[in-house]
Amino acid sequence: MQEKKTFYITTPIYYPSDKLHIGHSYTTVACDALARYKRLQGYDVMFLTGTDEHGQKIQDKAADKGVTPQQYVDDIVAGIKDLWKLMDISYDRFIRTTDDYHVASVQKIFRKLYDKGDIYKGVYKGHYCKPCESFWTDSQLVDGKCPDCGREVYEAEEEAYFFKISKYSDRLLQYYADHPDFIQPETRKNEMIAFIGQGLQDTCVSRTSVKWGIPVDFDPNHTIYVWIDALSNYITALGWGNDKYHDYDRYWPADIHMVGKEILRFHTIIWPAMLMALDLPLPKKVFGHGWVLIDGGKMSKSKGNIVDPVILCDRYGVDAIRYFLLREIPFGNDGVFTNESLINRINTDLANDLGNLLSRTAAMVKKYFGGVLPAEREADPLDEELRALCTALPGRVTDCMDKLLLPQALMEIFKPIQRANKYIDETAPWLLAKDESKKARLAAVLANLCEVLRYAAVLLTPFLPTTGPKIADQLGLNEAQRSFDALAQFDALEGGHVIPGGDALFPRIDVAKELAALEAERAARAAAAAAAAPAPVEEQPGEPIEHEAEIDFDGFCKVEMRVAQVRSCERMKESKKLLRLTVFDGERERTILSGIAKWYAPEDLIGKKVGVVVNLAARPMMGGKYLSEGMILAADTEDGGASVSFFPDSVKAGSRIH
RNA sequence: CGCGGGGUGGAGCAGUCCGGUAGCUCGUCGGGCUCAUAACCCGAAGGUCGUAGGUUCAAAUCCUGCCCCCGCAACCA
Repeated sequence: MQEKKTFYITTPIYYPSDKLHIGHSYTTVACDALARYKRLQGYDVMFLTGTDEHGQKIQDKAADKGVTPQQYVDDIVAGIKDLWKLMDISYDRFIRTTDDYHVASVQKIFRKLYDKGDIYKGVYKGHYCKPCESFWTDSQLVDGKCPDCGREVYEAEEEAYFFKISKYSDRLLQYYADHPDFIQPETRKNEMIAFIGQGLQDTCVSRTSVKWGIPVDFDPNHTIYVWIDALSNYITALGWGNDKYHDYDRYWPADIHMVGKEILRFHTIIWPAMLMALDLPLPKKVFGHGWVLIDGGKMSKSKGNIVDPVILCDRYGVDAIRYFLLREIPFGNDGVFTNESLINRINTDLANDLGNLLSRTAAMVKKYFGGVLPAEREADPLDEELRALCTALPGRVTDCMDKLLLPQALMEIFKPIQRANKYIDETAPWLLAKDESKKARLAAVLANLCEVLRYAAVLLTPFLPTTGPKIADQLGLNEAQRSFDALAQFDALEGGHVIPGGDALFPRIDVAKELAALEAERAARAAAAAAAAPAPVEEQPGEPIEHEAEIDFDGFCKVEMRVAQVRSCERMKESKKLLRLTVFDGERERTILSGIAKWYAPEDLIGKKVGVVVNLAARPMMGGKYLSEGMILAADTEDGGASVSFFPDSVKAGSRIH
């Protein structure tokens, strides 16, 4: 027997610092559909996903929660696995970068690159901010100070290992030229070429400041920085450099690395360079897909517009969500999610076209033939178009899938469904049923409709793993009739075949009612969250706080803080982050630019009393275009945002704050 | 002139490389049908293709200027 052809597809490994959102679901569902489709075609598929668990951020989050980093990620990873289970993700393997075998393999890779001379020990020069434990380059500094906390930085050197990526520039460009399909979509390739053209800097691949990471085994002060740790997962998960698995020879090189456009650079430059350095073959294709946008913008916690896939699946069913993501978002571009577009998609395609076709077909077979397809059938030229559409379908869908045109693949599958609805109108089975002499014709019409649905059932299964089999069940298909190969034959359902029928696949949703219900639920959740708050938790000491040098009272008095009223406030077209405020300080109006636009709308501030440092030297901003005359008092929040201090309206503008 | 993407009937998009009837989905309106989940089928209305010029027999498509939107970068005193 011939060896089955293999297909290796990967998702990025996700960073478990928070719950995953709909964007992560999108990537993973797309890979799942591709993996399932290849399996349906008989490929030997390896579908890999996992989590990237090291790094400073995880370390910090764990410390905040008072647990070890390992406990912290274990918890989140369990949630991620639950999500993939809920969403019917058929991954074959799940890698965690904290898995022993991965750790050992990464150390091996690091050493190998070091021995080869592609990793060398150097010095990372920069400006160091002690409280932030961060290095900054010249261009990152703000006014010579730490861009994060504004404190003094000092020249420092950190010993670090570097990867000689610059050495591979030409080979990378050559590879792109020799493999035009390597980077997809096309437009992104040009960006990558342009990026390399600017000159690649050797990448820092170790840290001494981050503890939560894989140690360099021959120099344990260092931990291996994210790139080598995370990117290697694609081969360590196959057993490269370890004895846990033994599929490297079978599956590598990967057929597709599916990634979001924001990490395409790492997968098309650093990763291939690493593989070149290791003398390993490169992946065949890296696809950078777009983002799921909400209300035209990116999802973000601070905006509070994170879309939780669990809530959506509970409400509409997993398949509806999968369908929406794969159908509505142009693969490779950004797409917009709204509740309304989701509901419309479900209603139009799934309920009206597909579900209703099955429902009316099964009803007619039952009504006219007692649920059994008769053997005696009379063909008609009218059938040909439908038949042709179906027999050509597997080829067309395969074509789309190979080109990663997922929405188009779904559109192709729906073409015969739409045509079948029209076919019912053209053949008017209810009229045929009234004429005893046309029984055979009626039987043919209904059998043809069942055939269309059989094609839909089989080909939709990779996209809708619950619905596909449901349709097949309602059609009474046996195992053989559900196979991809059985699609070669249009007339698969013989006389005597029983069509059991069943419940509606997708109940129609009343858009207006549903949107109102969603809004009510959102409001209820917000209210519940507010109500859940009252019992104040006594906060415990967390991370040690780095203090400023002590100052005397006079020193403190030098900082003149006063209450000011916000007279006007507007967003700036030049900046997403800044708000331009005009405040009245009891004496005059002053303009202040404040980096709080992400967290406050102008109407949140206008008329309010805020604290302002008034004797701070005015600072020209945006190339001198604006002058900011003071600083609004605001606290840093945990999520990186800001919380402005407000004073009661009764406090007069100009009041001194001590 | 920091880099890039984009402006096409009410909404969302295709068409732009290789000039020549402006197409699709949803929505709206009218009609048909009754097997079906008020679903299905047919038809219609609706666009000076961001703007101002230019090239051409002919421009959404090629050239030039300008305006606007969105990412990245910068800016968070």
